[in-house]
Amino acid sequence: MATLGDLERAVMDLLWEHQEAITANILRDLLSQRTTDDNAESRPLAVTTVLTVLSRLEKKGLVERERASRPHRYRAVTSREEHTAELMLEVLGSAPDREAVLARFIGTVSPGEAQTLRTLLGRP
Amino acid sequence: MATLGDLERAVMDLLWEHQEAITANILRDLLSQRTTDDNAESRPLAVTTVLTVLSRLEKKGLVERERASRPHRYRAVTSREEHTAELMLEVLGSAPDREAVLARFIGTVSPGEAQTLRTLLGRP
DNA sequence: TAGAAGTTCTACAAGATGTAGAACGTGCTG
DNA sequence: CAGCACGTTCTACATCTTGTAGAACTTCTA
Repeated sequence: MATLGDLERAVMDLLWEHQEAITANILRDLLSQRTTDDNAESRPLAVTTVLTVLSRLEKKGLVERERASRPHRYRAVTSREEHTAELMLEVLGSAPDREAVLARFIGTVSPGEAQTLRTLLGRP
Repeated sequence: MATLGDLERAVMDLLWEHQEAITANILRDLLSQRTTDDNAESRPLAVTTVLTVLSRLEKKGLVERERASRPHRYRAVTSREEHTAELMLEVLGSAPDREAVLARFIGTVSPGEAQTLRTLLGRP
């Protein structure tokens, strides 16, 4: 349930960029724009496609919509950082080797990030 | 490509438990056993099923097999910790908000783990 | 009241995964 | 040497997820 498809991910990225809730139409425009930047040709998505994806994301609990306003407006339920952090925890899981995993993980972050982590962890 | 299905995951768990390479038949027995523990009824898996899953895991680079020995023997390519740590990195990704994600993430680990992390990070 | 704009339903293709029989290879044994 | 037993690979199919969008329904508003 955790993994998102490419389009779902693209939609979430846009929602995360916008603090304000936005409509499916705006999303479609932004998506088309984005795709045009990268690829050469690609007909813009249908709005229904975007709506379907939004419904699925809503079912997954990642998106919520304002049903009050007529063109419904959608927003991400959690921030990108929150979501990513949750995913990382999910991956880390409740295995008995959590500390071993953390050890490996820590070995890979950049020096700058290591410094950030030290600061965050504070001194014992 | 990162996510594994339930059966794939179960197979990997068993391979991770065994440092020695093991055969598909042994895996099938272990899987049947495990399933019987939890669920009430469930006919054991066919060996071909296990072989299919092993082939797929091999294609994904998670498993390698000794083709020399006649009943091929399979082993995990990386340890569970390694694999999990890699997954976590993949999730963390190369976003610009890596540090923000790490901040959230750190806030959720247990005190004991936090201590472990401090030790691992050393003092600046 | 009819059309425009929006939402929900329904549908299908492609890929991943679980599941396993069919077919093929190969060494041992009568 | 022929055929079986055991093992591997091929082929197949059902289900679920995701991308994609038309069809159908709803609801203002001119």
